[in-house]
Amino acid sequence: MTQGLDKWIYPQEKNKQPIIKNNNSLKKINDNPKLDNLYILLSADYDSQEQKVYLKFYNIKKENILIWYDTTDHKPYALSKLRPEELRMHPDLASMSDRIIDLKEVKKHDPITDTDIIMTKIVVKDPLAIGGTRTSLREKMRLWEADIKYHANYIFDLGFQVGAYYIIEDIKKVPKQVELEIPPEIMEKFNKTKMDEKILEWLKLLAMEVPNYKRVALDIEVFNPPGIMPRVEDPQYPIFIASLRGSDNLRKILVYDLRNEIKEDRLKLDHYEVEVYRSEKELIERIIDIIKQYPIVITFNGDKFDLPYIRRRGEAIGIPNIREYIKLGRNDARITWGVHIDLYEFFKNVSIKTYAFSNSYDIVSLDSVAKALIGEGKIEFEKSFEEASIYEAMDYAYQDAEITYKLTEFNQNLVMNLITIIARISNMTIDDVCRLSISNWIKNRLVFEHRKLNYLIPLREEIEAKGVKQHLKPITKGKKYVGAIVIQPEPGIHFNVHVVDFASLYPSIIKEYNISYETVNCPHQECRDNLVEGTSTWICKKKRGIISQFAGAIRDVRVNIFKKLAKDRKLPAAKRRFYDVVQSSLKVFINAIYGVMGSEAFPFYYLPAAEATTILGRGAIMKAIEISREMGLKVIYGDTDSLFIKDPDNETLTKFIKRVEKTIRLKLDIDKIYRYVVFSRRKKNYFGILTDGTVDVKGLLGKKSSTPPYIKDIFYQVLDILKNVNTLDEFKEAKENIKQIVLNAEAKLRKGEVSINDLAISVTLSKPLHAYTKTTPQHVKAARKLKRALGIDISPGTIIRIIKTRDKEGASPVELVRDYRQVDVEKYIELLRSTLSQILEAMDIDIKEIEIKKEFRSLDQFFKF
DNA sequence: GCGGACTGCTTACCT
DNA sequence: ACAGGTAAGCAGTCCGCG
Repeated sequence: MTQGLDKWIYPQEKNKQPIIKNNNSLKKINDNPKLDNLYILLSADYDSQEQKVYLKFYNIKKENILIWYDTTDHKPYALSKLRPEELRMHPDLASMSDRIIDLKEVKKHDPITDTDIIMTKIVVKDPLAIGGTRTSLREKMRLWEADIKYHANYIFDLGFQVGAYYIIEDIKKVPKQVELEIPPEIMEKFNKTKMDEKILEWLKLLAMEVPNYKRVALDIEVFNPPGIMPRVEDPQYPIFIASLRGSDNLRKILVYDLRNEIKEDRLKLDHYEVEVYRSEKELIERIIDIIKQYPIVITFNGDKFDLPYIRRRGEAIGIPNIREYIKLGRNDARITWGVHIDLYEFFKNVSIKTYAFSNSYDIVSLDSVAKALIGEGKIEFEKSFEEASIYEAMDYAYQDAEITYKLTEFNQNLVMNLITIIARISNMTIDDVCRLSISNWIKNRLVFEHRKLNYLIPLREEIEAKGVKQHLKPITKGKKYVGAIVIQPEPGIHFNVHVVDFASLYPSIIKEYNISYETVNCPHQECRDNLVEGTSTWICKKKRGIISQFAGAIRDVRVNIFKKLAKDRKLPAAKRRFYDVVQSSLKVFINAIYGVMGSEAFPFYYLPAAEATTILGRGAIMKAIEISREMGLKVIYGDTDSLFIKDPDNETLTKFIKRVEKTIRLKLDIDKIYRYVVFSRRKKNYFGILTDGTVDVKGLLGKKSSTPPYIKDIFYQVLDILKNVNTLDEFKEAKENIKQIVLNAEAKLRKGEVSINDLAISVTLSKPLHAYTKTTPQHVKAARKLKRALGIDISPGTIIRIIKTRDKEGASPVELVRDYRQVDVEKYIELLRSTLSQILEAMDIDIKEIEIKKEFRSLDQFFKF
């Protein structure tokens, strides 16, 4: 019944004896003189000239990349359900017969029907025969597995593992993965769990140290006239500065001194060395010369700007061999001798931004990311390069390379570790990890899992053909299926509130209830009675679902091993920090698995599977509420996976948690305890003071990024007063104080004693300006005005700052408001009041209630006598 | 021609 | 280019108003 269970982690063919004994420290490995041939697999690509895949291995000792070309004569292929003889007669195949190498029958397991089937493998000379051009086979006929990139396919078929260590002694042989021994602390934690032995292989891989990669950060400056941005499509201005910062302490500026300001050929300035060149050609040649000493090149926006610009300029001024170093894709730029990491692409990734860095930077610019993560931003450069001296320009340029490098170095190379660990989890190349999003990472891993089980990867339409009945109407218009439940909060102040929540609810459901595209509405008659309550959806009892396995393994490994080790005081701090990176990487995956399953863009999307997950989630929280009521606990709010319980008896609460865990197979934790929490009638909208005194604000207007700084400031002043309040008398006093603050603030607004900047409402422009066709929101109007006034392009993602004005439009970009008399003061007073009312309303209700209760009490007493 | 009731669009948040 | 649920503010529309 458990065929395939937990098989998603398999060791590859390996030597029986471990090469490296009892450690996971690179230092020890490095000290071993025999291990000059130790490499870590980082990347792969296809060479269309050689018609072969090559892998990029980073040598630990020599700190360079070895490019290993396939020696197994592996060829691109796709699968067809037609017989070889049928295919031979097929006109579309006949027309490219010279590119077809072989048609052979292979056995595959079809997960949708749960049967073994015979398919024909169409083996071809080059990947373009399968897909990628208008005339490729996949455009003409129904093919399976025809849209997996060939280099990925190669990695899966040969069982390579990105981020693993290999020994290469003979380049003509297939590299062998190094067998590592498991670190004792991992073994100790593993023994306390019931996880399958096979997971150990994967634990070793994840726990293995990541090298401190030799790398260089690169940034270029172009001598463009003021107000004109250099463009890659039309690179008419010369590159005149390149700044470089290497992990080997290289701190260098290369400058093309186009105005002859520097007399020397070399200079040593405070923070960096300068090499001076008399032509752009020499400069570009020198850039390549230096960066090719480094296996990894780091940029910020190098995909779209620095590298393509270097290449285009290089071609234009006669460095023809520049093409051998920089390869341009449609949206990326790669370096042939190593790996190019564009940090802009990496930090832009929503999962990285939200889960790995908890939204600490709000916009993806070098300045904003650096300020948030390493506490230093860029120093503004007000002048144009024409106005500035070459020395000023160099100083400015150098900080970019320096900051870019530091972003890879802070917290013990956190970012490099993160990238490597994500590559290990997804088994995707470093290049792809940095450029693709979470759904691609998960897809890649799942394709790998299919390949290992010899499962056929189904077509979208085959999954859809199983049936896509929606059982519950979504609450929100335009959504595909129903989501979570939010409990109506009880307005007022509540003291001693304990919040319990289901530990990663959706992933746990996916794991525990065997949810996957093939197990939900599976083909077996005998599973049809295993219904999801309240629906006609059934779940397989016979086989473990492939997505369920993946979610389960990630969750178990994170919770049982790496989360615990990250907090284990017995371990050295450096190790703890590394394990913390591992657990955060796993978190990125675990948080997204449910989401991608419900996304049409995901190749394994299946609506009933996503719907079953949320319906089971609704069932879990409703059941928990029912049990809490039976046990006399008072639930005052809840959202998706959490319950807020007012002033519970500790013993009852513990019993409650145990009973829930017994009744439904999901774990409940105490998440946090509020000294008091304040609700209004609004859902997802409250604040509370935690036991350690910190203020926890959720959803309130004052927290929103769009709220003007002036109003935000007052909002937090009010919260600060409330933080120290405990009794009714204190509340009354606080209320007086708050009233004063509000009156003061309003007076200031009326008298014009507030800076216009502090009144700006910041709104993100999320689409191109021309895409707003249905309505024209104020920030769009403002952006269009700005575009006209300044003649600049405003791209999606730009934050528009508007001021509410008295004129007909009602709002204007802050840049165009010169006089306070334009400001619509009444609007701001309204905004201030609505922001504060979210706090005060709820408190007011409660204060009144408390007063009434008091009267009752005295009346009661009155009647007694 | 104007304002209130209503719906829809857009953004930012929560889980 | 991971999901749905919720709140807020405004744009746009309809309707009544002698």
